[in-house]
Formats: sequence, C-alpha cells, structure tokens
Amino acid sequence: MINATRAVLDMLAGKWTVEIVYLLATGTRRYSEVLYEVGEISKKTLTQTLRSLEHHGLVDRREDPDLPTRVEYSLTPLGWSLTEPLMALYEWAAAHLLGARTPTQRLTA
Amino acid sequence: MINATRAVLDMLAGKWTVEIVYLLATGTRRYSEVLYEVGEISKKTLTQTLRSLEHHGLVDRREDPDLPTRVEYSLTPLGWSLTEPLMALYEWAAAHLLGARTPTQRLTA
DNA sequence: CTGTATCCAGTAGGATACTG
DNA sequence: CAGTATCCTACTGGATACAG
Repeated sequence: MINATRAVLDMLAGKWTVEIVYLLATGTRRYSEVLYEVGEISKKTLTQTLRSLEHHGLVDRREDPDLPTRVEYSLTPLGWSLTEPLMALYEWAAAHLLGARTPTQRLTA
Repeated sequence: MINATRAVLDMLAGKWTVEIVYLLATGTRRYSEVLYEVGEISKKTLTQTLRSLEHHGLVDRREDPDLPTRVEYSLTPLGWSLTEPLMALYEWAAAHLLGARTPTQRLTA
C-alpha cells in the first residue's frame, strides 16, 4: 500500500510535474507553449518532466513531421483520471491549510 | 490551485514520509520503534522527517521526562485527515497501476 | 534512548551554447 | 521549433561517530 502510494507520488515528484499536468488538463499544448506558460522552467527540465510523464503513460507526445517540427503534448485518459485524486489533495489543502492554518503559516502570517 | 496542491505534496516529499504517516496511522510509536519498523532509514533522516511532519502539524511529538528519554510520535487530527486524500491516491494506483498496467510495467513484465 | 555533528556521494535542476 | 550537450550548484539522504 505504501509502495503503490509512493509509486503515484514518484510520478508527480518533479518540481514542475503537477503544474504541467494541470496545464495540460486545460488543453493540448506545444512544447514552446508549455515552456512559456510554466514559470521559470528550463528546457532541459521541461523535456525531462514531459518524458517522465510520457513514460508513465500520463501524457501523450504527438510529433508533426512538418518543418519546423511541431510537437503537441496532451493528457492521456490515464492522465485525466489522475486529476481526480489530485483534486482530493487540493480539496484537503483548501480545507485544512487555507481554512484552519498550519503552524507554519501562522508563523509567517 | 497548483500552489495548494504542491504544498501538500511538499509535506509528503521525503523518501520515507508517507511510510511513516502510514505507520503512525496504525498507532503511536516511540522513536526507536519507528526507526526499527521503517526499512533502512538513517537516524538523521528519520529525525528530519519527523521534525518536518511535526512542523507541518501532521505529527505530534510527546517527550517523557523520565530517563532514559522516551519520545512518542503520533498522528494529529490533521495528520489523520490527510490519510483520506492519501487513500484516494492509493485507490487510483490500485485501479490503474495494478489493474491496467502502465507502459513502464508492461516493458518490464 | 533520542538524538546531533560531520563528511560524502548521488541527483535534481538551472544556465548556456549548440543541433536537425 | 524542439530539443541535446555540457557544466555547475544546491539539496537529499546515508554512514559513522559522538552526546545528554
């Protein structure tokens, strides 16, 4: 059970992974669009993150053979299904971190 | 929304964090018990992880003044509440990683 | 028993330049 | 346009020894 949970967490582990999933949840994007719309991510890290997501089956990479190359990234059905438990995490955060405040936030508030 | 989600993920970020939460969900433990029951974790990392969980209000640290010192760790109500979205992640993994298989697993299967 | 201090290796991720 | 190659820094976590 820990292992299964960790497996999911590992899929989302990167610094920008969740943000990219959320972004693609709003629609297909080209490489450069993701690069632009995601805050200060480097191309190297973006490629790594997208490859990881693709490797785990959450994201689909579709390459257009025309020049200059066009590559489109989109969520797979599996990727979409993951947004559900992801929303559960968000709901928890909204209820407990914004509502009740954590000790951390109390200090800096 | 990304930020709130990331905040939760950051709470669970450590290599052993989730395992410790699951362990404490089965009952209060002493430091040495956690050390023993969690696979190959170092004392340094264990202390760091517990401190982080405590700092985020998920775990309660209770020190017994008697010598030799006895310290008991347990989940707070907030920590307990987190097991719910955590279960949602596990359920997703159970349904999609074990059931349908990811490309990754297909390759190595 | 419950840590802390120190040192060290591996990895994530940024900056920059280059390629098909 | 969509990356790759290279270099570099910071952080994570393990090993070991020491401390109250």
